[in-house]
Amino acid sequence: MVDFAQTEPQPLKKRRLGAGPTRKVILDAARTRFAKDGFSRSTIRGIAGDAGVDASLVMQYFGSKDELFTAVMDSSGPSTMSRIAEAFDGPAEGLGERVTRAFLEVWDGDPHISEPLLALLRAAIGTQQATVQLRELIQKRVIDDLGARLRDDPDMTTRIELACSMLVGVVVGLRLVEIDALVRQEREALVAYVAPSIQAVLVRH
Amino acid sequence: MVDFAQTEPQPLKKRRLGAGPTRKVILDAARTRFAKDGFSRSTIRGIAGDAGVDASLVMQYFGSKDELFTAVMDSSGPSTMSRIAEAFDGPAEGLGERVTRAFLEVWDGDPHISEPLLALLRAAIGTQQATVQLRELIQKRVIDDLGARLRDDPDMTTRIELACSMLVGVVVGLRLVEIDALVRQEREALVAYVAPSIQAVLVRH
DNA sequence: CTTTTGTCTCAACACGTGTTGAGAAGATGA
DNA sequence: TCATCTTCTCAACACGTGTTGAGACAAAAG
Repeated sequence: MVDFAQTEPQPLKKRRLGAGPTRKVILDAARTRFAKDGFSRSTIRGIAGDAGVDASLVMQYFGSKDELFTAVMDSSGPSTMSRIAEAFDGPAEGLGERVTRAFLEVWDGDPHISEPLLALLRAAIGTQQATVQLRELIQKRVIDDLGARLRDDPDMTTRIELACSMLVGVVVGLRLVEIDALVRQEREALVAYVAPSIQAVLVRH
Repeated sequence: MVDFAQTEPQPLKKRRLGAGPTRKVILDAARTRFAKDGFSRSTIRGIAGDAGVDASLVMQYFGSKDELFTAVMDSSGPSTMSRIAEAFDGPAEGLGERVTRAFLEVWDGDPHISEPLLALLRAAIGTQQATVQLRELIQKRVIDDLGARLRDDPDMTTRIELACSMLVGVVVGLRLVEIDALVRQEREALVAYVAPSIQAVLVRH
């Protein structure tokens, strides 16, 4: 009965499949669905339907709905947010413009990058459960990346968090609420509008 | 069988109770719950439990979960948002400060006013379903109240919507994500931080 | 006392959800 | 051909949801 010859090294709890292209199809469908409907409103059956497969197959590829969500999150490299942090580098003049442009490029650019962030934003705001996750994402990847430069400067920390909050507000109006006057604008026009404002909150007058 | 003498003027579909204090207790519980968990995560049973009554009683007082939600919304007078619109009146100097202070007073003040707005914000951002409701709330009650003053000025409209978006972002960080550095601040300190930024986006340089 | 009316609870239904286990279809290797 | 492995579907379970109807309980009215 028991086979000692062929030692199975890791009898993992769940068989993790992923050879064929189906895994990526499901992941793409999940990313779009999560970004559009948020976490709780998205259903496994709906995602599976979009991907053209059965719901249980999604469960076999990823173990649960939560793991599918984190898989979508991990599919966007962890380096995307650090690009924002880098924008804080450099001279004080043009700081607001660099940060604003970096923010809009990340949150309004390639769907593979922006959609997971929108999904996380929806989930975080919608339920106060993923709030911790969003807080960690923003604080650890943005603030901590900046930690070396503003060590023990609570005033600057507050200013940076305010700037990020305000830019998230712009993203909410642009991508989630889809306010006409904002959607109509070109990105550089938005930068021109917003950059002086971010500059004002970032640098002491 | 048919009684013509005692004319019942309105045989409403559902008996609308509301004499005792229970209706208000349920309404308060619903307001808090909606603000904390959003619409979809809030359950009738949970609200009823907080109010100390049975779930079906909630259904008898209000006809459905949606009607309960709109009842909570209506419980905050429609005049709360117009207070923000009024802040746009007056001279250009100090405009950012007035608007910022009005915004924070409404969204961070009396829970009877702020909690329904937070609930609506959660619902709108969480699901893109109540997005229309939020868009109408902001656009009709803020923009349209300002319509007389900025008739045919798309540039100013864009600036106002951006200012509102950024201030909503601050509210999100302050009340929903609850970022430490923001929660710790006094309201006037926040106004001092944010007001120059709002001023910058509202008035042409 | 009996009846009615208002207030409230109990038990249940119908539905959608995440999740699971059994098994079919097809390719691969012995 | 037989066995095996991967990929995928079908049917079902367990649970929580909004919602409903019947009835308990008390107070007021007749």
